[in-house]
Amino acid sequence: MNETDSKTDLILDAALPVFVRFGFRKTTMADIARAAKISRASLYLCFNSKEELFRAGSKRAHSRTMNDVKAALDRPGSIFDRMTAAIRAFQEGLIAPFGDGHNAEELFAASNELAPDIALEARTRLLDLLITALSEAEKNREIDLTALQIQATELAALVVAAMNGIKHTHGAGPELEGGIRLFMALLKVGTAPQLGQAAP
Amino acid sequence: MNETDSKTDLILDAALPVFVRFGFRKTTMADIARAAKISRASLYLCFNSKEELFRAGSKRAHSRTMNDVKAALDRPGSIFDRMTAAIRAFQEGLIAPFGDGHNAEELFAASNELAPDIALEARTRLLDLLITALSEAEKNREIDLTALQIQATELAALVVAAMNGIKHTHGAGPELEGGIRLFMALLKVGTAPQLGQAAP
DNA sequence: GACATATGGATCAAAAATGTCTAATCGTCT
DNA sequence: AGACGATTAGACATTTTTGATCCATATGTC
Repeated sequence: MNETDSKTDLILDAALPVFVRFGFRKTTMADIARAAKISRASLYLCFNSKEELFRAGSKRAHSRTMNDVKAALDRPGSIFDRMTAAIRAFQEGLIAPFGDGHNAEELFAASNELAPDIALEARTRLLDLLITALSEAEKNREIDLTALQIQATELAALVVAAMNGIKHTHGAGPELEGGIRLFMALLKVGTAPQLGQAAP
Repeated sequence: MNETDSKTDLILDAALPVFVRFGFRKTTMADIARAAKISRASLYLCFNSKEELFRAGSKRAHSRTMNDVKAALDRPGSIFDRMTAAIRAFQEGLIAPFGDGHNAEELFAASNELAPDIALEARTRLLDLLITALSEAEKNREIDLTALQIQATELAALVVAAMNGIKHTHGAGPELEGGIRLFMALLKVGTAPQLGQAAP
């Protein structure tokens, strides 16, 4: 797993900035080979097609990002701070690196078209991680969901949906950060444990 | 000349950032048409080919830059300050806008291949402007070339050559600025009028 | 309606990209 | 030196894209 992985990793490391700069369509295998400083023939020794190469790159980017997301949720801090950090990691890992916004659309479309399973699985994983985090926070009495009459699963789905909506309307930038912070503040108030309720 | 010019100008304005982003080769007429928000067919109503379009863009960029260069030399100030400003205008006008350095090479090569006359004429013009400025400075006794035993024409050629050399070795950036300033300081010392020599 | 201009789409040849293959080269090991 | 696997340059057929032209239609102006 060492040799082949390091080989493909080197290629993918070189390919990412090329895809970012030119987008999937305008990027040629010759471009990637040149960036990786190998021959075009060698490229096809590791990847059978441009699609496969892109899928591998997308998969690795998602994988790395989800590791960051999990790490953010595992760090100490309030549930809201951890969720904010996790969401930020998710956004920055899968969107911010994809450049100036020019090719971001095209790359995003390519990712959803050529590797829909990967993007989908990442969203599912994010949801699961949020559900776990929220459930534990509820168990620890850090938050109280009885007032909202919902469960951790539903709340996590709401968080993800809101995140997508905020991203879609505010775009990617400082406004997005503000939108998320506002939403988290709202959430904090809405899930605040009621004083003197359940102290056994 | 107003309608067609404004039309072609609009197209060239839209085309420039596309060329900058993707380089000449990767830029398609469809890209330019999309950026200019017109149809491909309309593009060919104004320009007979991609080359012709690029040539027109290059010509306009050079023209604008040379206007800036001349303005810099016509402003008040010492001959050294004015030459420094002129050279900076020349560099920034024809190189800096051409992006992150990735496509700069490719665009520069395309310019020299598809419109060598334009780039060449700009260099000739720059030389002429420098010769004129240096000649007048010599006439005004701001500089003295007798010590170096050269004429304004030769000195101007040296300045251009040095500028190219500095750019080539230092690259485009803050180092280039420093190189030019150092060279100018050297020039200032070398051409300083000798005290009490020629006061009629 | 007459007129000029812009557009989408069809079309064709030329250029480029993908993916495959082979012979040659390189580096390493014994 | 010779053997071996990995890497490469380059040729190749195939598919896709692009450049460029043409036309029939729309859009708006006089």
